Amino acid sequence: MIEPRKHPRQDRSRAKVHGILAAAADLCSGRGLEALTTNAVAARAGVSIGSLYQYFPGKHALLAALIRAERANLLEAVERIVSSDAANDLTRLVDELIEATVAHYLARPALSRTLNLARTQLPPDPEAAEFSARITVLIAARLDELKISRPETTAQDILAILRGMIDAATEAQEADRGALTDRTRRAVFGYLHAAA
Amino acid sequence: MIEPRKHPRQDRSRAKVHGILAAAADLCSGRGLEALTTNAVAARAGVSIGSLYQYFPGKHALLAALIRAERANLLEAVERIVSSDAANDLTRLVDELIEATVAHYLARPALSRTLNLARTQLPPDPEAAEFSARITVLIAARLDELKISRPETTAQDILAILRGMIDAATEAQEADRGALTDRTRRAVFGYLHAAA
DNA sequence: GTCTATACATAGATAGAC
DNA sequence: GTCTATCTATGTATAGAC
Repeated sequence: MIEPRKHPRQDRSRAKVHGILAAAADLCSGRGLEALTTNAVAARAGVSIGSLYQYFPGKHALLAALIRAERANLLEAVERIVSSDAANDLTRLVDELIEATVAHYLARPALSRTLNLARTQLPPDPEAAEFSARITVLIAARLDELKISRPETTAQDILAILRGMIDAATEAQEADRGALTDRTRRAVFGYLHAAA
Repeated sequence: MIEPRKHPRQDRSRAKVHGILAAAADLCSGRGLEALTTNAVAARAGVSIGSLYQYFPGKHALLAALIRAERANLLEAVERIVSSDAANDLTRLVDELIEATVAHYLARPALSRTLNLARTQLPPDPEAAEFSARITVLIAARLDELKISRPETTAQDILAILRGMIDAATEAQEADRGALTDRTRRAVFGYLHAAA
């Protein structure tokens, strides 16, 4: 009898795309944007260059996909936080956001940095921008409920402060994650409590 | 009689180097790192590719020079501030630092961002690192005199917060410089006044 | 769908005339 | 010192066999 496989084509396809993106991420993370060549990605992913072009129309598409994945990742974390009951208390909300953001950027610091900066050199990607906007809006909505004034701007500033401090820590090869978290807390809460 | 020129060779040389760097800065600023090719720089500077290689051994040397110039620039501004009598008062000191930093990064936002990216992808440049360290040390020394605890870390954090917020503003194409300065003041002073 | 082979373009770098 | 011409390497992308 005929073997009843589950979506063999889609699964193989997905796995391949995933492998290609993983290879691209590794290369970016390791030696930066210059290492991200279509040949290198294909080789590392163990697929031929021809196959790669079947899934991604070029190097830029690869980068765009990485950026979208990164944004989607952070968005998911933020969604979890604002949906939890931690969101009802300003201190807890912000603490969780800090924790998640630090964890996010420190998971693959070199990759995050490269993608962040690459974003500015690429043609703007509406989908990635949409993710960013949603992150801000989700946070802003909660801040608004908590009677924080100018919630949208405040949300953006919190994220900007976090990214700046984490980036600097990464660049300085700072190892102590706890210390970093403490200082980011001080900065963000200081900002929130300062007279507007 | 013989025309008594002042260092004709050096002057011409300096002018040429300057022209090359200006061209490189323009290209970086305009279309990012990918536009920074030796051929393009030479063409825009109006010199031949051979001449360019006489002054810079390659593309990386060009980038390194740009980065050093950028750092030296900020260092100079900070030196002026910490040497002035503004440095005797915390509020004035920090205000001037914020003003200078915002002006610095907003002078050529795209260039600053691109160089920032390049710095992480290039082999570390000791001279550029030295400039960065001196900026921090200068500020830290003043903070120490003003009885701020952990002056070195504090100086680094202030700079990190500023860069993060200015970067975000640039990315969001925020036009209102006054509003940005206000928010950075709030963030930095909030951080300084928050319990450590 | 996947691979191999290859065309095409461009970048980095150098040689050698002037 | 400066330029022109050019070599070499490499990256992007495609064509065509399987």
